[in-house]
Amino acid sequence: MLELKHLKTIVAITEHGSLVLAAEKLFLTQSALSHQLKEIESRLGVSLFIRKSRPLRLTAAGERLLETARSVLPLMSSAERDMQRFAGGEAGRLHIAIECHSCFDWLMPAINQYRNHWKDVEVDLSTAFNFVPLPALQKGRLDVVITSEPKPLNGIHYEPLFRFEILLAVANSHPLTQLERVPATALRNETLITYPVDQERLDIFTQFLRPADVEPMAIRTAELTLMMVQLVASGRGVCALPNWALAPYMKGGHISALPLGEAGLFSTLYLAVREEQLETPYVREFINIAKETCFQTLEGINVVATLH
Amino acid sequence: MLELKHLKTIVAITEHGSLVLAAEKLFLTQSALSHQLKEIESRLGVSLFIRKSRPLRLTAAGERLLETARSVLPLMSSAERDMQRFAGGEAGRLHIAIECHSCFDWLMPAINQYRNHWKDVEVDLSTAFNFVPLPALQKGRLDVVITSEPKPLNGIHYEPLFRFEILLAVANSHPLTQLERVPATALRNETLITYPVDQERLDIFTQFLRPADVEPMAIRTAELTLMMVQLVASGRGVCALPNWALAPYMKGGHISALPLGEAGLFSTLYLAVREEQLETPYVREFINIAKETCFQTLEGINVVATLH
DNA sequence: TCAGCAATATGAATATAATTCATTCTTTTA
DNA sequence: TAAAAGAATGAATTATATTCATATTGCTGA
Repeated sequence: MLELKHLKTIVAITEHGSLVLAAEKLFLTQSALSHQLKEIESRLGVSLFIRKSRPLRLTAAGERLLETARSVLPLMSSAERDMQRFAGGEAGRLHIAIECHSCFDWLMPAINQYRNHWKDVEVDLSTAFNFVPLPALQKGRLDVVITSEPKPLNGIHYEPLFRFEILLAVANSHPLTQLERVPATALRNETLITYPVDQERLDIFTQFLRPADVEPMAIRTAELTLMMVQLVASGRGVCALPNWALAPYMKGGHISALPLGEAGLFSTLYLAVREEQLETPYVREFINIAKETCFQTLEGINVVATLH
Repeated sequence: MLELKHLKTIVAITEHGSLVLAAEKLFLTQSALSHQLKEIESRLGVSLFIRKSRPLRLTAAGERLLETARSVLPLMSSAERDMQRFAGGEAGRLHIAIECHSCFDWLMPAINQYRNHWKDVEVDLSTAFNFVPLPALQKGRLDVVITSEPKPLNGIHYEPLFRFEILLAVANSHPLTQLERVPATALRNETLITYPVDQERLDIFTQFLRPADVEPMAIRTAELTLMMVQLVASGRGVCALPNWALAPYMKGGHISALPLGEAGLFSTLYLAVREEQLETPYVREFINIAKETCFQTLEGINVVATLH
């Protein structure tokens, strides 16, 4: 009904005092404004300007609309400016999910650093594991997924971050410490502690135990790396964790970390984004900061991390 | 560029979750909304909804626009409601001017009473006499003029209020009190006190002195009726005022009021409005209240006022 | 008060934009 | 995985806005 165009017209006319000048400013003809004015005046059933006088003056109704224009138009300009920022990739949304549970350790510093430089990007780290991250990424519910399983999916780009080894953490007093490397079969007599997620998502099962057709004696879960380590230290089980996640706890001297199998169990961590977002500045920049920061963090705790 | 229509579309889609439902609410087809959305998205260079998911969800840019819509649309509705009030004659503007200087006395009570019932009408009583009221009324700079000279003008309607007599106020001790009626020639020896306005606007000149080709000995001016009366009482001149304006001061006993000429000097007061506004409720009502109130006020001071 | 000027109004023609129709493509769900 | 519901698309249509040419009106100064 009443449109912003009309408010702009009203402002232009009152500011310049005539249709001729206002039309010029709006890049229209005087006739266009006259028709437009007549149109809204008849639609609203009120007259907005006193025509019999020059310069044109507002009626009471016109004043009321001018007031509205003066509060509404700035809001719209501001919104349009923000649209330009979104369009230019200066602002946006970054909903991140991690499949790799212990990635917290290096991801949080990365996110904090990123936030400092991209205040207009709304960052959200979802730890909720009640949905499958990669399809959600495909459909736009997520924007970044950290995963170690780069399943080829339409429109998804995987950016390799680093390669790491998964080690078995055992108590110092544990008999397995006698071995150089731990074979799969050795876990038949152990309680395995894992994150409370589906076994499909744990390399220790998919890459190590299942190929050898081994089931651990028992499985129990813990939410945090710290809790796992404490359980291991007190001899209530063993757990498989990335070398860099274990490193800080090695110093305490209560646990040992052993390679798994003859070849060792290696994995690569990937950062997945939608291809269409790959060139968007604020996404591009997050990838860069994530890479930098994870290396810094990992080096800081003296773990050799090899880029894939 | 970005229009209110678009904001309404965005709100409708987010509220109903689909183009089909939103289109229904907006009395459009799904196709129309799809085209519209595509249009603004491409113009802004951002996408506003995540299309791959149903129900449709907003992107960060979309959220920003929704927020704008939620603050802007209510402002617009409110403005449109007010337009309806203006259109229905419930709200408006009443710029009043008085040519008859002493009309203050009964006009102020009228205005006060009117304001109580018509809060949405902006009443303004202009006493500035630096412009000619009737042409200003014609051109819409004024809405009501109180005058005793109903000059026939295009588009102006005169509503008669009441007829009154103009009397000459003199000090009780003044020799003229000996006369029943004052002839024009008697003023040749008097100082005439008037309001500080053009003589053209004073009936004492136009209707009484000039026809008799008489000039008073001297003329001095005073702003207020009270001041005039005080000057008269102290014997420093005489003045011509409406009977009802003089009445309150008669009680003090210091001045007398004498009829002018054989026939007396009578005048009728009119309320002038533009014809086009004659049926507008808030104007109509002002005329009614003005009539009522002036009679009440005049009766209250025991002056015989005759409707024309 | 009137001529002359500058501004606004108007009607018809034109250009632009919005909407629909008919259809295809996509996503969700059973 | 097929069926159903929703969204996208292109062409045709309709509605709307704008211009052009011109008439009308209001203003200014002699």
